[in-house]
Amino acid sequence: MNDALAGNAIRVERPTKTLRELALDKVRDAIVDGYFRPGDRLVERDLCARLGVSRTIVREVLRHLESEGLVANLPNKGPIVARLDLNEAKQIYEIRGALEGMAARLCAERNDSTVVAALEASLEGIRQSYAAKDMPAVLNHTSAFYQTLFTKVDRHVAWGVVSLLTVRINHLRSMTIKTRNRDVEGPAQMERIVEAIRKGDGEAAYTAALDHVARASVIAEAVLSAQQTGD
Amino acid sequence: MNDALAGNAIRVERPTKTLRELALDKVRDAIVDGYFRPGDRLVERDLCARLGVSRTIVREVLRHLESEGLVANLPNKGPIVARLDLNEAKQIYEIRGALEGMAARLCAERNDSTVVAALEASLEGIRQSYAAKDMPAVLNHTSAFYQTLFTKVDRHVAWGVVSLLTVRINHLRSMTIKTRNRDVEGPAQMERIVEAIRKGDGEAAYTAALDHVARASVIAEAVLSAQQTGD
DNA sequence: GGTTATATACTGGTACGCCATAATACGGCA
DNA sequence: TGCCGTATTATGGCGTACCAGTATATAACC
Repeated sequence: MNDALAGNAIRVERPTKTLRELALDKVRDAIVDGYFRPGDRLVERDLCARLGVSRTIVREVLRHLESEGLVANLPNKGPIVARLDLNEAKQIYEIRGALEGMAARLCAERNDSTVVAALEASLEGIRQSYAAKDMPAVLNHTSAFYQTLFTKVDRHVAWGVVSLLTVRINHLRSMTIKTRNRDVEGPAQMERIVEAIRKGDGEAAYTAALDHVARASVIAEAVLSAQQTGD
Repeated sequence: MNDALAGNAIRVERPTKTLRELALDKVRDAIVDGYFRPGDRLVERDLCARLGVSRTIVREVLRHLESEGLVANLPNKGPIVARLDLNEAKQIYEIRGALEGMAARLCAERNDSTVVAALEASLEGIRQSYAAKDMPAVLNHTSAFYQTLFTKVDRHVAWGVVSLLTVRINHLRSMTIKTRNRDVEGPAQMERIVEAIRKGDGEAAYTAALDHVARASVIAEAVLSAQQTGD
């Protein structure tokens, strides 16, 4: 979220991405996508070899991920992929509910037709992705939906918070959307949000957003406890 | 907050605190306490000398603070202390309102007398600190008040989010509490929160918490715009 | 005077080395 | 045989030196 400061004119396409940022994204994706499992040790020198960068970079990346909550540091042991416990996951869903509800209410009160259009577009993308069973695309469109909710009313900070928290429950998200009937239930709940925004009913939009997240939380809880008894 | 920057006498105890964590706290405090002003450049090798640590540590600390939002990185220029604009500050207050309102409601619904007792204790501390004109103590007790609100209902994640955001507006906080009549108004609003929690009235607690933050936001806005026209 | 060369200062990035600690393997001694 | 102290290894914590690229200030040159 630190782009959009460029202001460049005809500058040749030099990606100002530093090596560190590239490495950061790589490792984060590796964790989020499940390539590294929770509890896995992240050995510095090992990561250096795998990423092809120096230890300095790796250390900085690990520190960054640590402050994002994706990596935990055990004293005298070193960094591991953070474990997610049920309680923490529920808290994250709760916070998302509060913030997404807030954003939905603001959207409804703004009464801007482009908001509704953008949300509908994302929703349509979700439905199509469900139909095509393209689950990564479902997640992306869902994120886009919520991003619209926040950024259309200029709540970039809140969106940042939500994004930060969301990566920590990413693997839960990818499981909740696969549960039975979620392909119908999920979009229907989101449609309720859009409908309330279209009508300018802030309270209804708030409640609908809250409901949607609450439902996701319940599913996640079931998934997580099933997972824990499973292994 | 002890000795370290100039003195070397830390031989006896160092339980698990790494040098990096010490440096991190030092630099963060330096920013939060206004020793480094917004826009100040944070020259790596300069910080090395001041802190007495290597560039490795300084780089990791800067990266950490960057992800906390306290430090911004200009491409090819280097890190500076992040500037806080009015819009961002208002968003932070808004988020705090949503989360603190949520926590207050949960406290009210829990109906636990120890919560009320702890909140009253912090509130009394605030009043006494105001009477003694000890502004840092006011801030500390205020933080303790909110920490109680969150942790007594086991919302540690939300408290983490609020803490993270709060450091970014710390200098605003220290100015808002000094405004006229805030020594009476602030505690009175907080008392309303406590009162609602005591009665178990979740909705009232939510509203009271929201009002308190909203009022702080308005004051902060006035302070900030006055500051900007001032210089 | 204006343009250009140059010095300076800084970050981004890398390599390498040292030390401290924890775990593990090993070898000697009762 | 079994226990205990030590050597080894793995790894993180930390420091230093170095190179490259860039931006800014400064001096030199036409």
